[in-house]
Amino acid sequence: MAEMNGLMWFRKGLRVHDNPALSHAARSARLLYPVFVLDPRFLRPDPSAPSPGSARSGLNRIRFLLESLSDLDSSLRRLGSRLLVLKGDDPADVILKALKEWKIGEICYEFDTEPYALAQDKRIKDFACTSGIKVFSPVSHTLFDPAEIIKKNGGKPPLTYQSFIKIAGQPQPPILQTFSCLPPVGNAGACEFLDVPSMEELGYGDVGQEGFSPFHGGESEALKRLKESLEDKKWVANFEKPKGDPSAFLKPATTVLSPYLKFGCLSSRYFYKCLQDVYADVKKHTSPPVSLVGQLLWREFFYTVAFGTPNFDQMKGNKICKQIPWSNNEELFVAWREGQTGYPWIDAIMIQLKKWGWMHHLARHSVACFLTRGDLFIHWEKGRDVFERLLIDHDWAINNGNWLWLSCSSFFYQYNRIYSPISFGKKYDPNGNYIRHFLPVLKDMPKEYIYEPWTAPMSIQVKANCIIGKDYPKPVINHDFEMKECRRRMGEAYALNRSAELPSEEDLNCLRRKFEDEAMAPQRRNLKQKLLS
DNA sequence: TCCGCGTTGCAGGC
DNA sequence: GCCTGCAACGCGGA
Repeated sequence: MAEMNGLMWFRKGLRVHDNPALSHAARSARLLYPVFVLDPRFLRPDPSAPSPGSARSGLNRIRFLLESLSDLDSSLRRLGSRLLVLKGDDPADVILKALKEWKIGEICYEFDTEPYALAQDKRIKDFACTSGIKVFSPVSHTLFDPAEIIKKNGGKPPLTYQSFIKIAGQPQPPILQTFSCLPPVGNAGACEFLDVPSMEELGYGDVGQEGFSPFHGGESEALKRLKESLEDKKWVANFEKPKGDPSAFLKPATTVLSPYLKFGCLSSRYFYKCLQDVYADVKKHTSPPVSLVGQLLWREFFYTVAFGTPNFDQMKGNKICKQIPWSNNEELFVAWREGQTGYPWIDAIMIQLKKWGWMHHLARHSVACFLTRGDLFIHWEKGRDVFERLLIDHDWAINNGNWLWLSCSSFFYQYNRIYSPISFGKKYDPNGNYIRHFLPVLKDMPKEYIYEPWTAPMSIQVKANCIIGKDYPKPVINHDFEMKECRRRMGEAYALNRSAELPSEEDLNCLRRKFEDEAMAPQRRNLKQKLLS
């Protein structure tokens, strides 16, 4: 019999469908408190941040979260409950207080593999253990339990996609039953129940509508988007990720379900099941790694490796990460971050990131390669931070995994394969429509020059109302030159990683100084100068 | 220890 | 759209 009070703690998993923690809580609680805690770590406005938002999140993701919370609140209200928004300096402290105040007998929350959540959860579990409070914390954010996969693989996470697939097996099915009602909410006691705040209430009153993403949060929006994507069965069956067009922005080449998976507005298990249903209906379909199911499995792959690798989100102390003496160049880094490199393809992508909080996977590849091993030779952690803050679908495991991949620090090691900031985009969008949209300053540049506007004769620049060096920057580096430099440096860095178990800080600094000296050598400097003028 | 293989490079040829 | 040469990596399995 349901005799005790329950607390359903929402963190990710902002949904009612396929939510094992909520189902369990609904069954076992007399009074049920559905809680979300506003975390100042992610939400507090930071005026010193490079763009509006908090230190850790841009406005687009904050807004996406609020929309998701409002939608969840509406769904809970339809079931006779509501979302109780709480606030405090530290979410774990807030939950501990609520557990005591409301005499909670069982707390339910979706298991989260990220280090930040794990540290929080440990405090909750320790308290619950000593106070006789039951904890129900199922794995439901992912298709598989990362810990189980690691166990099956002999205690280590599989480091290739194929070896992951071999070991993974069949995922957990989603819960398909729906609720007719939820247990009633108890009294607040000494806690304060808040409504889902607006952007203004969070302190983002004067930011206007500038650059807001076309994608909106919430479970309803996620399920609508899923339905729309799945309606075109032929498209689902023939989906091949690498063939997608990164320059498509009016109708993106992918589902754009990633932000909904990130916040758990969409259950990956439900998505997987829906895809299987479509596959059952069509004669032929693509397969992992390129298929849509393959994309879900990439997510699982990165979650598993991230969970099983200490210091996954950094180079230092990360055993699967090549130790590479990346250079420090704040000026070039800021040019990349702000979309001011002078390479329109790169800059347009960075502006799309700022404005929309989303860009196509291959577009992310282009700019990540450019920042790290392809052109600027800047640390992947710097780029990771920018993506982490601005992407609406930012996911700790996937973002770090992809930066490790693109910088040839782990998973992928063919550092000769470098994306061209000129020809890669041109291949998909020869007219430069994508660039014209996100960099309107170049909208009248003839297509012959739009990917390399610095080569346009002055008469053309005048006619296009865009003088290079005045209205739009000159290229900050010469790609043909820097690409070769990067290849050579990567070769030397790899050699260092081969000869020692893990190169020491000293080895790395030594090689870094060598790269710096080479770059400063008069001959090279003159050549660079010549190439840029 | 060796070999096959790997979601997504580019330029050039056909 | 498909091939090759470019220069060449490490993981996983045998």
